[in-house]
Amino acid sequence: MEYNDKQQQIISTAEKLFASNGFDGTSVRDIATEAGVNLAMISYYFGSKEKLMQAVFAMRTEHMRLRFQTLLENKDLAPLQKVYLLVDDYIDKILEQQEFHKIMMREQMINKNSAIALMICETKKRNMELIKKLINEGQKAGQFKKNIDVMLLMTTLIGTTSQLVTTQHFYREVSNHQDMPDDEFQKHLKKKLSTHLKSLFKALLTYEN
Amino acid sequence: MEYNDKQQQIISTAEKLFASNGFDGTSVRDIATEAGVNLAMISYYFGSKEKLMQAVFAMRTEHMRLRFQTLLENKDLAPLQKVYLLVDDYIDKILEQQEFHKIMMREQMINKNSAIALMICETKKRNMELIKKLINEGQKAGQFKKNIDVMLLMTTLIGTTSQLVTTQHFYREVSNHQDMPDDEFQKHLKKKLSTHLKSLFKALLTYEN
DNA sequence: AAAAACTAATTAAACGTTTGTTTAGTATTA
DNA sequence: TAATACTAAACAAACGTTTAATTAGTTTTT
Repeated sequence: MEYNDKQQQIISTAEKLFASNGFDGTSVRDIATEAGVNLAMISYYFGSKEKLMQAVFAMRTEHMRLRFQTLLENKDLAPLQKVYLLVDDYIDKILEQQEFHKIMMREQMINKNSAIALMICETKKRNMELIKKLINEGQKAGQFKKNIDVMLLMTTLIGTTSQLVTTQHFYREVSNHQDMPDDEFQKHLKKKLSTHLKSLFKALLTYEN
Repeated sequence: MEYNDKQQQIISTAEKLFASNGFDGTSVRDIATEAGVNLAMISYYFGSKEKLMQAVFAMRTEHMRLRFQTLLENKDLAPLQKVYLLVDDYIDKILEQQEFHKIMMREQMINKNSAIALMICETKKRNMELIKKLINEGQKAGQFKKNIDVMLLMTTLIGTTSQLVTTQHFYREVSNHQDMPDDEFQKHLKKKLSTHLKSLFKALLTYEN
């Protein structure tokens, strides 16, 4: 689907407002005002508020697939290095689209059986299969230990990242980074999270205990 | 604050509906119908929908404080064992009140500066100070390594638990536990999570790398 | 002990807003 | 001139809250 400037403007405004106020907490009038368009344009272009939400999802998920897959094809890297690449790739993806990620997390909590929830579920399954393959490689190479619960590993990856993203204002306060410009803080966040998750993965994948 | 039977009924119905549909996604009429009380009783008893939400929070947070503190006073346990106790205590607490936890997570995302968000923030800070003390003990005893980022440690604890709780239906499906009765599944979840987080904490606190 | 006065609990109905969506008409563009 | 873009106004439904009236239970007065 291709959108003109005005439609793009509506979509990104909707994304921002849905992220900070929730779907039900955002009125179509809020979106129209903030986007600087007439109220009726939203129904005109998207049909309904619900379909506008779906447009937000469509935009964000369109180029999301197949991002990990190239990792597996690179045979030159050690299994652990591949896992590190995957972790950084995931962190990048989430930090790049924080607003959308918030929406996704909330939708996952609320609508257990909506079309959107099913889509999230499918993406997760696909990603899990990829990670499983990657870990199997490492196990066959004798570099990873046996009995690794991939599901819990993913849960920690997703959970830690989500938690840090949604409570970054808290992190900013506690670590006295309130005066830091936001782009610099984002870099700091990424670096910290990357280091943390990598040492965590290394421990869970390689150490016997 | 003490509540009569009817008020309790309203509060727990509200908790359930807020958890599954969100605050804005739940109407006062929904709550009244589900709780089997007249619509006006909610305003009569609680003043407003917002104050009803606060009542839910008040109920759940009243006896939440000082739960960890006894852990620190027990001098007979090794530092790592104390951390293990803390992890299990946290898991128990979250799994006991999953519905409320969902509400809290969502509120944290949305209302960055509400009274509720501030309360959550304070609780977190207090808990972090306790964990810091606990870790310092272990470091002085030479059993924990230096340079431990307590904030990220907490983020992983909270994040992993939250993520597993909110996507437990997914976990159920992937691990083929759909036919398992719910109380048994909850026990299974608790056990899995406990093992996972403990080995994770052990790695992050003790191994040098 | 009976009657009256008072308090709290409960109800159906209505209040004024806000909601998402539609309509009917006007401007713009190709 | 035909199609598309756009607008102000109106729509009915749903919303949180309030009202006025009724019931039930307790206290006070006679």
